[in-house]
Amino acid sequence: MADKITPKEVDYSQWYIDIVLNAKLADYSPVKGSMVIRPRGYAIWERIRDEFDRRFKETGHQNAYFPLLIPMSFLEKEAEHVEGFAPELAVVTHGGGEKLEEPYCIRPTSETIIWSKYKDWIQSWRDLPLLINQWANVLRWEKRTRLFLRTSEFLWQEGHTAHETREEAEEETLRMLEVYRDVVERHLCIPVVTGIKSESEKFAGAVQTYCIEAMMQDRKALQAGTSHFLGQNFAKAFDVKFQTRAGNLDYVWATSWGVSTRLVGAVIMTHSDDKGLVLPPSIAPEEVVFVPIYKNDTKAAVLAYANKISVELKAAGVRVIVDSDDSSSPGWKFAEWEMRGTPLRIEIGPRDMQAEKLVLVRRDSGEKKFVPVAEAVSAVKAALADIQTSLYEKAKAFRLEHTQDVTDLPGLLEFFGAEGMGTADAHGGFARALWCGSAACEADLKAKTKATLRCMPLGDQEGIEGVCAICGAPAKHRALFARNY
RNA sequence: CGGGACGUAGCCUAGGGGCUAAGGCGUCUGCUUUGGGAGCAGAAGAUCGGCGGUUCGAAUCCGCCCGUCCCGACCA
Repeated sequence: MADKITPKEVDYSQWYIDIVLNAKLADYSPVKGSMVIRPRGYAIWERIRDEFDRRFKETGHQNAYFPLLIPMSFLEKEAEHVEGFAPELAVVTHGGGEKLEEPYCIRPTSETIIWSKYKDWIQSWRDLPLLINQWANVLRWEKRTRLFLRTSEFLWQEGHTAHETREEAEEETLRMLEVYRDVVERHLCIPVVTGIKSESEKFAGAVQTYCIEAMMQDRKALQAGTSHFLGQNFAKAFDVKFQTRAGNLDYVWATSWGVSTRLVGAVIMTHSDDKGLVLPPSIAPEEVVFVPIYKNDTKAAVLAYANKISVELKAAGVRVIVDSDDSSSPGWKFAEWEMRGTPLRIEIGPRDMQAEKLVLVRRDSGEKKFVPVAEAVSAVKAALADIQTSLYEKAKAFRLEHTQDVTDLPGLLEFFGAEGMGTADAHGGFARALWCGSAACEADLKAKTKATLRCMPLGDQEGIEGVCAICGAPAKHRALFARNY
């Protein structure tokens, strides 16, 4: 019974699946590639969502909702866009028992339906900027799926903005990238690298794609969010012109940006251990669980005592639950709440009542601490704050430990364990290397090592002197290479 | 979409042509317990993934299909 979770070292994929299922975050659905998000998984998503939503509104965006079904012809208006998404589309051909004149596709993303309306809504520079976000589900027919990380249907947010000038749109792209970085690092405690995607990795239809990339505990990279500068591509495709301040007609400049329920997978993979889920307090459904310990004759007193302290904590703004379920033993509950990822456990029994103390046990470190009841609120708050920062620090240290400068192809092959490719996970992590800018080099490295160019990190492009680590031609960029999800 | 593994109760596993499909965990009832996954007694729970075939007889053999996982291919 004790080994519900396959150890990480034995089988990382299975470990991840075991956590998702045992912590009751999600379940498989009858339809291949789609998943059921269970209440506990959804609660985490709600907390992530609410924080982003608050930030979007702070930066001037409004929520709206565009429909699920999109006429096929819309997708076809932007050549690169349709080419990028065509293989993943689900298409509705029948409705009301009859074949439709024009098939609809289920949105893989909403640029096209949104821009078809922006054409009507934007006439003048006075209508700009137009800053809209939507929370929605999207569908992309995926061949190989993984709970949270890649499912055919997933939940996300997509921001779609229109601006007067190129500069304004570029600023918006970076502003939202920064919102992503800040929320993911501070609330999900996942350190990320911000960077620019290469031509072959960028969004179909974008001029430039910015991203936040994170390192999971198996040292693979996970793209955790993207922000695109769309230039005038969609404005031209949908003929969205506006009258400028100078009185001319010009196409508007656009951005789009999104994060998804994939972030839930990122949280799991970044922090959890062989006992189960580990959650940052800020997104945990409950920050503290009380496990009362009693016998029949002490039950009433212990429960009353635990309830009293839990009320104080709640009043101080801490999310608390008291596990007063009679049918399982304290030992069971300890293991169960550890599996579920609750950041802090408080054990209260007759002996603690007697001593006027509480036992605080941290989920992240397992550290046990006795604190006077009078200091309960401050001690709990301090512990939660410390968990929040140390999860981030620990993940950051891990990433640094597995990030290495590599200067040439033999070095890359060695770092990514090209010899043992296909069996063991013999990949090193993030390789920081110079790159000439050619897609051929990306393809070459991918063929040899399965590693791809994750991004060209922002703020790391100065003083590029030397040659491409793959082909030896003069380098133009500094890039991070890694195997990825 | 190719290669591999698997599919028997909520979960894990046994049974590989022949009586009523077996066990552990969990669940329910009662009692008793509770400081790291307690104990006793009783009970419920299975169209053996689906369809078709071979056979007097199929969980078991054969074919097709579906699903899950792994490895590839593919993939903002």
